[in-house]
This record gives sequence, structure tokens and C-alpha cells, in this order.
Amino acid sequence: MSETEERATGGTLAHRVPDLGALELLLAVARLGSLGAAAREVGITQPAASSRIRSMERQLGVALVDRSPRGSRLTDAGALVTDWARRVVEAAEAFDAGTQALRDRRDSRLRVAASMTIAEYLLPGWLLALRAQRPDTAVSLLAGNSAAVAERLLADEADLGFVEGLTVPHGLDSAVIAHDRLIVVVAPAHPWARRRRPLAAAELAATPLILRERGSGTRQVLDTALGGLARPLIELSSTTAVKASAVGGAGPAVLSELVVGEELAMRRLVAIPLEGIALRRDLRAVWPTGHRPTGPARELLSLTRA
Amino acid sequence: MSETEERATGGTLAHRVPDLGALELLLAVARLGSLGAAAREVGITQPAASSRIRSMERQLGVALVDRSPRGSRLTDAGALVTDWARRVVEAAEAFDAGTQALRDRRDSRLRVAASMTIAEYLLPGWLLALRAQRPDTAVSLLAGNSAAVAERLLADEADLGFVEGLTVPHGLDSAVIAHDRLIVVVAPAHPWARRRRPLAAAELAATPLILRERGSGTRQVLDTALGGLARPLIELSSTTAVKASAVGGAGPAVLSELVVGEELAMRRLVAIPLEGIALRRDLRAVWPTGHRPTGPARELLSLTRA
DNA sequence: TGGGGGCATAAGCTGGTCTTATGAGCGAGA
DNA sequence: TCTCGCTCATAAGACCAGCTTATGCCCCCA
Repeated sequence: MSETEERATGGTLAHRVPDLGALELLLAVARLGSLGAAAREVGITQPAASSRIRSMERQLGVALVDRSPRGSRLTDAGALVTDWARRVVEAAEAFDAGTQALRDRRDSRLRVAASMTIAEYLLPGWLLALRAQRPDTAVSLLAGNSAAVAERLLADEADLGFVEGLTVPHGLDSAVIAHDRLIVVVAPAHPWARRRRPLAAAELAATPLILRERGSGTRQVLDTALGGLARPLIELSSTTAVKASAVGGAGPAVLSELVVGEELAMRRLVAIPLEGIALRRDLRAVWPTGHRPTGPARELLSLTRA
Repeated sequence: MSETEERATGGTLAHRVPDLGALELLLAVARLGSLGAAAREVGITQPAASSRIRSMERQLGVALVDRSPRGSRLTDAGALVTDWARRVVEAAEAFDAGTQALRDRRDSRLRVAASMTIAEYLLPGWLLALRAQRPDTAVSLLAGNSAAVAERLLADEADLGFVEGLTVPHGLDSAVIAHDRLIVVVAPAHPWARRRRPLAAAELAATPLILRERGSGTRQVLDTALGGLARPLIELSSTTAVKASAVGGAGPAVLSELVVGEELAMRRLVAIPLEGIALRRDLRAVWPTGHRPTGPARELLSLTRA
């Protein structure tokens, strides 16, 4: 092979994974039971679909569908592949929903301002749901910290805001839409992953942790709950970096459960139960005092309430 | 626009979301801080990278990187987009790891047989971890029910197996690698999502549920724990279908926490606490009695233990 | 005042994916 | 039994996206 480390089978990831169009087509075939029908749904011709599926099978080295003169059904392997494909497509849909909102259209019917964590992890899902209900609502998104969100709302540059944290900025009304729990996580290889009894607050306070920088929302909640200062093992400036560091085994981290859902499910991180302290914070929708959300803003708000 | 419902901005999802190569390139730019360096890493030339990033910005309608004569840094929007992109790429990596294993290579150094749920949700993650440790280990995967897994192992057609369920097939030794909890989930709009007190076993038994067909592992565990038969609202033949049905609001479902991790994090499903009944089942690694796993099988096994 | 790193532009090639046109298997109904 | 209607496959040609090489400009630093 060439200079960098490469897999036995083909070059880069993009060469080994079919493109989104092919994955969508596969999902359509799975749902509709026919290449032709799937082709119609995604807006291509039947021969194109046939060839696309075939070349995907060649690329993966796996037979995905059983063709018959009476339709096409997934093979067992195909069913497995389809479920993996579904997850890729769902991630792409979230990407799409997010970036569409990010496009700066002043004329958007609904302008949302949100804190980073919410913008990153929650909003794409909400936007997908909103799109399902009101396909024509154009949404624009501005992400920033609580102060920036408040500023936008008060300057009438946003219709609805979302913040996490302990306090509500002045001049805004708010409604709690969910509770975010901070949890202690470690890589599966960490000794804590095998402990049986919950972690006591004192123990947590005494242990150096992978943390966001001081001043971040997460850090504030943690310091408050511990009744003192958490001890940093490393300080990083983004949630993503903290997560990566924890997965890599650098040590225990304290993160919102929102951001580690997938890692927990895949067992790349393990949550350690806590005893005697509740690391909760509210997630709030906010709007200028008096201006209750109406129209699409109201709709989005109702979507966000569990 | 044309016949089917389409978004204002462009045709299908694949037209609105950059392809995997572009997303990988963006991640490389974010990490390395330079278009040229990123280009080198993904194995293309600098002009190609420049043009790819530029066309991605045009496609998304958002400026992603600040170019300067001294390098390129992400804009704020770019950082957000990059994190969404990372999730797409991670899903693609899991897809890749899974399908590579699915390729039926008899000469694979490590042949794994696993139950559907484990193959679908857990194995891709493990394989990524294994690949990180031993890049040259070729793995093949066969997915089936417990009986099929046992058969493969006993016929020496697999080196290591994974099953979930209450019993271990005869002729196999096993080690518990994790516990899977079944949880009750409903869509956020369901009345149960707002209840304060945990659900009692009797109440669960009395409520019609979205379930897998009888004979499925999940169903067995549920029936056993309820000390009788669960009442079906609908019976579906795949976990994916059950999940989709629950998200759609058809009613409460009982599912492995493995398969709904993302839906819970995104608040598309809500977990209902249970009282007085533990819907746990063991996830086990299995191998023919006497043949303790060695080599790559042993390595994979150790990766799976939290 | 030259490197050397960074990025952009231009021209030409290549390959993949689409299209249209056609053929062939299977089942249902006249 | 013939034919229609559904399925999928194959073939030939058009088109476009992305790559490469070659070049130029800008900025910083030695």
C-alpha cells in the first residue's frame, strides 16, 4: 500500500462506503420491496437504481438484495447493512437540518438563537420534527453563549432562544423544556468502570477530571454542586475535545448526558453513578419578556417539550 | 419544484449534504488548521482540497473556514458544521467496520458469530476498537439467532460468538460481557412521558405494547419478568420496526436500551422508569467448551468487557 | 530580498452516473 | 394459450464532478 496506513480493502473511507444517494436508495428498496419503485421514489430511472445497487454490492462484497421477477427483498446481510445505512442517513439528515438553519437568511420565518450544546445536539432533531409538521417553515439558527442569545432576542434578531444553565438572562421570560444531567464518564478500561458502589461527591471532588475551561456552563454547574472547585486533570475548550479525551482513556470526565448518548450505547464510555449530589441543570426556552412565542416559534417550542 | 415534496434548497438529501470525502476533508482541516495539510492527509492535492471546501461552502450557503495566508481556521458556523459532520463520518465508520466483517472471507483470521442485536448495535464499535489495536486483523461476521451462533461455533466455522438471552446453548462456555436492560419507551407526546411515578409491573402487563413477535429474545425476557404474557398492541418482526412505530407514537414499546440510545438522547423517545421488576438480560461471549479464545478472539473479548 | 508556506485560478483528463432503448422472466386474466 | 403488466438486466451514449498539473499572488521570516 501507500505511505499512510490503509485498510486492505480499498483506499479511504469514502471509497469503501457508498455515497448517501446509494444508501437512501437501499433504504427505499428495503421499504418498498422493489428496485423500480425505489427508483421512482428517489427520482431516478429503474436501470440507474439497478446499477447503483449492483455496484454497491460489488463495493461491499456482500449480496444485499434477492432479485426475483416479482420484486426484491433484502438478504439477511442486506437487512444488517440497511440498518447501519439508516444510521448514516439519519446523521446526514441531522447535518442537513442543522446547516439549513445555519444559512443566514434574514427573511427566515423563524429565527432561533441557541447555546452551543443545544444547537449542536438537540436542535437538528427538533428541526427535523418541525420540518415534518411544517415543511415550508424556513428556520435560521444562531449559536452562541447565553449572553449572545439574550442579545439577539432583545434586539429582535431572533424569535426564540434556548439556553442551558443556572440563571435566566435579564429581560427574558423562560420555560423549562428539559433537564440536562451531567454525568461522570470513563473509558471502559478505567478502574471506575468496574466499581460496584456509586461515587461519593467527596471522591469526585478529590479526583482530577477532564474538564471544559472555567467559565463554561458545565464547569459552573459542577463547581456549584461540589460546593467548591473541581480539580482539573486537563482543561479543554470544546465538548468534543473533552469527549475524545475521555474515550481515549485520559481519565474521568463530566459531561452532559446529551453529548455522550451514543458513546454510552456503544460502550465506548461508561457512566459512573453518583451518590448524594445531583448534577442537573435546566434547559430553557427563552423569549423577550411579554412577547410570548406565536406561530412557528410556538410550534417549535411545543415540539421541544417532552 | 417537481412532483414529490422537495425542500426549497435543492433536490434530495444527497444533493444537500456533501459527500463523505468532503466531510472527512473538513474534519482534517479542523484538526490540522490548513487546507494544504488536510489535502496531504486525505491524499489529494491542495487545489483539489481548496475547490472541494469551497464548493461545500457554496452548497451549504455557509462560510466554514477563515482562510489566511498563514493557515485556515474554522468559523463559528464551521465548528458547528464540523461537529455534525463528525457524527456522519462516525456512522460511516461503523457502517464500514460492519460491512467489512460481513464480507465472507473464509480466510479471515477472526470469525465472529453474533446475534442480531449485538451484530447490529455493538459489533461495529468493537470492530473499530479492534482495528485501532490490530489494524491487520481481518474479521468476518455471521449474524443469526442463538442456535445459529452455537451451530457455527461447534462446526468450527466461527472462533467467537456473542448471544443475548437467558440461557447458554449446550456445548458452549460463556462469559458475561455486559448487561442489557430492556426499558419501556414512549414518544414524548404520550401521556406516560409526563407521569411522575414509576410504572408498576402489573400496570405494564395490563397495557397493550408494541412488541417483537413471540419467540424473540426480547419477548421471552419480558414474558418471564412479567410472570405471564405481555399484551401485544402490534407485533412486528424487527427491532427497527418496533422502534419506528414507537417514535411514531403508536404506543409504548419495550426495547433494549442499546437500540434506543440515540432516540433517548435526541428526545425522540422517553424512557419510563419501572418499579419492582428488572428487565435485565446478560450479553455473553460464547465459545466451544474447552476452547478458550486465544489470539485476536481473546483481544476482541477483552475489548468487549466494560 | 529571496525562500517557503499558505491559498486561488485555469485548462484538460477521467470516471462515474445518469439517461433512453431494449430484452427477458414470471404470473394473472381473458 | 396468448398477452398484458409487472419485475429486473444490459447496452450505448451524454454529462458533470472532481482530480491533476501548472501557475500566480500574498504574507512572513531569515
